Amino acid sequence: MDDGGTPVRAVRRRAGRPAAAVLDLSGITHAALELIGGKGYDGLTMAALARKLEVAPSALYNHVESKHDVLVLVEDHLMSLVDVSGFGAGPWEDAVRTWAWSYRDAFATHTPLIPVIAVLPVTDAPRTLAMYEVVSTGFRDAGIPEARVVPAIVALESFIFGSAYDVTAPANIFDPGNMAESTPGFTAAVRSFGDEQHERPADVAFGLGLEALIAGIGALRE
Amino acid sequence: MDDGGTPVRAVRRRAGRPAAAVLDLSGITHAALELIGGKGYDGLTMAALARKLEVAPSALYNHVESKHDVLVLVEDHLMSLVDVSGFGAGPWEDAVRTWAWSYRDAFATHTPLIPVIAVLPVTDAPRTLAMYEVVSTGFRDAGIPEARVVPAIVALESFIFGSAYDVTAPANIFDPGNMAESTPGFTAAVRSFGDEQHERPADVAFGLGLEALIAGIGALRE
DNA sequence: ACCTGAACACCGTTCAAGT
DNA sequence: ACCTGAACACCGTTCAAGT
Repeated sequence: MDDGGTPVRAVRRRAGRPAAAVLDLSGITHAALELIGGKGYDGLTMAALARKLEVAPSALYNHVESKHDVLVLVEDHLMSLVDVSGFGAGPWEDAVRTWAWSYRDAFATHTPLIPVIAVLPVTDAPRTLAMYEVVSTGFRDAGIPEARVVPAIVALESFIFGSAYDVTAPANIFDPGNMAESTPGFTAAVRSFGDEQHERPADVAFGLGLEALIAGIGALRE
Repeated sequence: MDDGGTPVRAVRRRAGRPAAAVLDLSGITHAALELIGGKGYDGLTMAALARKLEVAPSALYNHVESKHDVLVLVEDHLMSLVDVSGFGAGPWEDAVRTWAWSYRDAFATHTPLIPVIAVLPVTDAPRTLAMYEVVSTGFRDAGIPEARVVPAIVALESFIFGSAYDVTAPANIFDPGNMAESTPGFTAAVRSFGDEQHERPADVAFGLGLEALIAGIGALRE
C-alpha cells in the first residue's frame, strides 16, 4: 500500500546548498493540499510534507517558521476559491448568498483551518485581505453604514465558520439513543425534523440562519 | 518554578490494584479543568493530568479510552454553566439572549473544545442533552413549528461557536498594515468601526448577528 | 478491576556541517 | 542561502506484571 508520499527520487541529494532552490512557498502549499486531499489533516505532518517534496524535514524550515505557517499558506489558497463575483454585479442579497455558501463549502472540508483563520491577522494572508476588500466595498455600496460593515462581516463569518463544522457532523449526531424517554421535547423535535427534511440537515440550518442574517443586516441599509 | 503539577505524594504507590480506586471521572474532569485554567489547552497532556492526579499516565486509560474522552468530560461539565433559566420564565427572545451570551462566554476560553462539541453525538454527553431538552421545549412552546426547532438551534449554535473564536482574536486582527493603500474600502471600514465602538468589537458583532437571528427565527412562530 | 513501569511509534523543531 | 543528517524534547497509547 502506497501512502502517496513515497519519494520517486532515485539518487540522494548531497548535503549543501543546491544550485537552484528545490523548495518554494507555492510548491509547499500544493504538496500540503495533496496530502490533505489524500488522508485529511492527520496526513499533513512536516515529515510527510518533506517526503512528498523529496527533501529532509529540516529543509522546510528555510521557507516557513513553523507548521502554523504551512496552515496559513493553505488557508490563503482556499480563500481564492471563495466566490465574491456577486458584489457589484446584482442585488446585495444575492451577492452575500453566493459568497457565504461558497465560503462555507470551501472550509467544510478544511475545518482544522478554522481556528487558524478565525484569529489570523489579515496582513499575514494577502488573498484573504483581497477578499475583505471586495466584500466590505460591496457592503458599503449597498448602503450599510460604514461603522457597521466590519461587525456585519464578522457576524456572517462567525456563522459560516460554525456552520462549516456542522457539515462534517455525523448523521446521527442528534440521536438521543436510550435517553429518548427522558428528553421527550428534544426527541420529538429531532423526529419531526428528520421526517420533513429532504435537503441535507446542515444545509437547512445554514439556509435558515443565513437568510435571517441577510434580512437583519440588510435592514441596516440607509 | 512550580508548574502546578508537582505531586505532593511522598511515598510511592506499589504496583497492583489499590484497595480503593484512586481515580474517577469526576476527579479527572476537575484535574483537567485546573490544568486548562493554569496553562491553557497546551498544558492539558495525559502526562500532566496523571501527575496532577498522582498516578502513572497509563492509569488514566482504565477510565477513559483516549484523550478525546477527557475533552468530552470537560465539554459536558462546561455545558452546565450555560444559562437556560430564561426558557419558560419570560419572553422567548430574552431566554434566547441569556442562553446565547452565556453559551458563547462559556466556550470563548475553551475554543479547542469547539471541534469536539460541533460533531459530538448528544448521547455521549448527558448534560449537553439536558440543555437541548430545555431549549427545544422552549422553542416549541414559543410557537416555533416543530420541524424548524432543530435547524433553528443548530443555526444559533453555529453562530455561537464561530463567535467564541472571535472573542480570542487579537485586537489588531483587521489591521491591514502596509497593505492599507491597496485595500481602501476595507481600511476605511475598519477605521470607522474602531472610531465609533465603545464595547468590545467581538461583542458588537455578536450582538448584531444574534439580534438578526432572533428576529428571523422568531418570525417563524405561529 | 485498577494500579506501575517500561516501551513504542510517532510529532514538530533545532542545529552543526556541507556547498 | 539552502540543503542533509543527527538529535532533542516531547506526545498519546499499549501492554506485561503486580495485587
